[in-house]
Amino acid sequence: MKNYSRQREAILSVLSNTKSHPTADWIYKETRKIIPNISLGTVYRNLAALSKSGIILSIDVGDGKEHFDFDTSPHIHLTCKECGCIIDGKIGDNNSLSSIGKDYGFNVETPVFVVYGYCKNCKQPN
Amino acid sequence: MKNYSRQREAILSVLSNTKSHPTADWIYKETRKIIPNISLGTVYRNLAALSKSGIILSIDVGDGKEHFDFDTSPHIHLTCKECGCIIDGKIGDNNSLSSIGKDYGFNVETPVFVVYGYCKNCKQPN
DNA sequence: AATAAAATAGTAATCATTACTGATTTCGAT
DNA sequence: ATCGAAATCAGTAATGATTACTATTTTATT
Repeated sequence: MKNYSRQREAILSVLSNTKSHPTADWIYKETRKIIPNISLGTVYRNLAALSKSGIILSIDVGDGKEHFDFDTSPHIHLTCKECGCIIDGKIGDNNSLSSIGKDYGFNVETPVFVVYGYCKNCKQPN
Repeated sequence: MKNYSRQREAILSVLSNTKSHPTADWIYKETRKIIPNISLGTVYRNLAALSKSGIILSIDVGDGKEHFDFDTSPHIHLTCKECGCIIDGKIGDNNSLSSIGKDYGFNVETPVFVVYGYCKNCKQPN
């Protein structure tokens, strides 16, 4: 991520202009409307670099594809196992685990509860 | 899942005898120690059927592979982005979102917070 | 403008998972 | 016990997301 490229700028603008949580392929197709001959590999490489730099978020919703989010502020992704939709939820200090989803009419499947982070043996982020 | 098969029984016994959260391929290799010519497709098909029936859990920890868990009781998976380890955490009613991981020395990466379930437009499980 | 590093387009390769096919096994009804 | 339909299997081919590779172009610096 040392040099500027209009490809990266186009990818970022596509991602920043959607409220959805798109896959690399969706971003690729949208970005081709701006740069018609952009390569899929370029999209993947830039998304990985942007995500590693903390500019965007790579999120995993359990459909076997990587999704991306321009919103890096702390929030919850309530992901529906039926329709695949992803609802953005707020994190409040007084939210208990059992009450997550209440505000969104979302029926949380309790056993599957995934938190990402760093274990005590591994380095903290930056 | 209508008829008995010793292949399914072997797969279940392999999964029930580990505290880890293995992938289909790991389960395949282990089950071959019991049934040497079992097919990888059989392992995938049975894991999918068992998971659909609620006998085992399919879990997604963000490494692009499907993992499985014999423990279907409600619990949290604290997944480390550095080493990939998965720590089983307890769900307590008074656990707040911000305090998750405290008991495990686990540094939760707040933005990425995934909850699985069913949105209000989709059918509830069973 | 010259140069080295970085990034790209296009394509090939990889890896997890799924689909397909013809043979085998299960299980309820005879 | 055995017959037959349905279920399951082994083995292999196909799929789809992602990554790797290579030769070319672009960027930033002198």
